Amino acid sequence: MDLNSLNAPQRDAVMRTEGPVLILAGAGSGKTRVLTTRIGYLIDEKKVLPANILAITFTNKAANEMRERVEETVESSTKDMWINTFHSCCVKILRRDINKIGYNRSFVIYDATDQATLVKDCMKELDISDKLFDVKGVISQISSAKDKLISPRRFKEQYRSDVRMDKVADIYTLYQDRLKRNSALDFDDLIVKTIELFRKNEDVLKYYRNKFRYIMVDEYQDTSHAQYEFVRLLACEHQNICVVGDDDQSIYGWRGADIKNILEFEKDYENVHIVKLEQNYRSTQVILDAANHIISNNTERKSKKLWSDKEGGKLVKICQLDNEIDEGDFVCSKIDELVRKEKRSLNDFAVLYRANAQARAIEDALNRAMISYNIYGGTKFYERKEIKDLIAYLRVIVNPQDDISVKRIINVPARGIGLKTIEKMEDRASLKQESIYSVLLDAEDNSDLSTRAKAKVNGFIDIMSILRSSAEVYSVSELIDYTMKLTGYLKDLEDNRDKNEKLSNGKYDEYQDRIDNLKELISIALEFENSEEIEGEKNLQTFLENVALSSDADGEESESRVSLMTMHTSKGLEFPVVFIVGMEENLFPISRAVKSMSDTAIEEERRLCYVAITRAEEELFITNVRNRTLYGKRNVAIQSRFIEELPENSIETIGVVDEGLSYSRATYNVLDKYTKKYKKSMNMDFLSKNVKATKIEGNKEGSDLTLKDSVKAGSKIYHSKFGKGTVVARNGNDLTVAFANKGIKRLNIEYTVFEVLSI
DNA sequence: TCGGCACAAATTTTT
DNA sequence: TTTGTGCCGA
Repeated sequence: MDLNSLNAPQRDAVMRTEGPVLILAGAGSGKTRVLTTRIGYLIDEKKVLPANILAITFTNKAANEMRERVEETVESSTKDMWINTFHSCCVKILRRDINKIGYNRSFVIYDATDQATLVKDCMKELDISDKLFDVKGVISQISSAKDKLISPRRFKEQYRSDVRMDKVADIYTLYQDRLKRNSALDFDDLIVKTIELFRKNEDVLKYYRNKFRYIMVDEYQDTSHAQYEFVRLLACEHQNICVVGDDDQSIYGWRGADIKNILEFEKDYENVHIVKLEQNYRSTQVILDAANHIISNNTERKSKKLWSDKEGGKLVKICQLDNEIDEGDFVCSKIDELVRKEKRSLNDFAVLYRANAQARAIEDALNRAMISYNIYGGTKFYERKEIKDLIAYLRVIVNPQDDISVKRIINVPARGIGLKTIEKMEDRASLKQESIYSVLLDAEDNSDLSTRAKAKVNGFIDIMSILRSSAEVYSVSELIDYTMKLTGYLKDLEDNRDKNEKLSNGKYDEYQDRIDNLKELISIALEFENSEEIEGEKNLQTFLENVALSSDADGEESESRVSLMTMHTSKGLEFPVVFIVGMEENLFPISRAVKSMSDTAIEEERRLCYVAITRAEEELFITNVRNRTLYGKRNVAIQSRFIEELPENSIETIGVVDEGLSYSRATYNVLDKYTKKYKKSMNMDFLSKNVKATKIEGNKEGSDLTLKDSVKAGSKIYHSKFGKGTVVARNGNDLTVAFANKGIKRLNIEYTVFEVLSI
């Protein structure tokens, strides 16, 4: 085990294996390395069995990465070691023993959408208008109660005098009841029920306490009270608990993360050994100065100061633009410039913003500039309607008690079972204290239903019965394929697609898109079946569990692209060049935080700013605009206070002097029209550099795109960042182009050329 | 039962 | 501006 490459505090953190340890790990201080080395040290040097180690992270990505890196360090197999997210760890525990607290072991996991549906149902049942009670608000109150381990009963007692909260308490109570009846747990329950299991079953707790002799928790600043309690229950006896976190990077307070957990770790455990990792291996000193300076405006924090041995560095550049369109163009021109002058690859860049809505303007600009990009976030694969529908079928196959899923699919595709029928079945179900599915099963004896309705219901039940028996012999992928076909779901989409085609209304067929997504689901299932990393049996239930607990279905990113994401999403990542856009009051810090007038809210925004800044390794650009159109409304914007909080000697204000902004109005409009109109109708993203498709089908103007390979001296460039021009010479990807009003310019075909013939 | 239309809401989201 | 939701008429 080589510990020499570690710095002194890092080594200390690795070798201090006994007793409670708090590692305050600043951004970029190598905490993952410390954690993985520590695990390796435990196994190789301290001869701790992998089975006695528990490492908890927040994301699957982090968990996978950690396991991979531990595997690189240690000889022995890491199979027996638990490296999990909080949630998957709890699922593993619950699958074994949840029956001890009265739940069905084949429970399903409800995601946020299912949760919302169920809450709405509960409100309806209690005759609580969703006009008076904001559903979102109710959900967050329930969720926050669960995070704090407040049971429905205690919640009710606590708010006895508050009429409004009393209603919420009723919803909470009914909601929990329904979850149980559906054999379902929501994300919060996974933690809460595990704690309940531990508290009510000493032997179970004892078993895990004894098993997990060494516990490590990553991103400790993001733990909720419930997660804190889960860890405490396991660790309080042997006290070999090592938590890693950075209070300055706590940006999920609104999701129940309790910053007190890290600030008060010393009070919760005795003789805590504290290690501060302050040496940053990621960024230049200039960038760190900026970050340190910003964060020093916060009061509630453990003092720490990042430093780097990478002295100096380029100054942080601040640029003010007129509006978000210019802002996007600015970003593009800088990217273009750095790609050309400094031979940067597109992978080197990230554009970070506060709200997803900002992405559009950036995207449009990148499209116009023909720079390929990846957007992170947005609608997730598993949240797409068609995927959720298919998953709902699978869930009902596993667990027919799941009313929410039954209701989702009973009339999808349309089979003539309307709202009235469903309502009747629901009423009957709640009267008989049974699941909807079981009521459907004996529709024949149901006098509420017309003959017609009975027939329809029986049709559905027949399909489901066939599927349920098929599940016993089919693999997951086969079952998905079969479900798509048997239920007519696929045919429904195909019919719609064909109908659309006939109308040829120019719209890209979203139906084909959905069909593709379903095919993607099948290949995910195939991957699952062939994967060696999946824990447990490879049955349908395990598959659903994997689906429920993972958000990122996207895989390979071979091509070099600029990354676009929110600042929240960027946590844990790093990029040589970072753009932080939209640095304006009421956007960042976000208006709610400004209006709330609470320091807590602003401080969290500031931490977010700290996170964003520390993503940058070498260069950082910060932009703000004077006029921002957001949600279709134009607003005059004021520069963010965070800009004023930057240290003067680390920054430099720059004006726009870049040629890249000089699109002619006409070019601009055409490009914009093109990108919007045809992007989707091509079989590939034609703006990405691997342009394969050259013809635009159904193009009313009758124009063609030309393969980049065919561009040579004499070719006409109809659209580029400089407008129209003629190619004078070509040398590989470098073009020399003559422009009517700009003279001779150099363009790189990979990024800047967009040739359109006969427009 | 379904499509169309008016109306409202729109931070951030690891699981 | 975009997206979702609820209500109404065919």
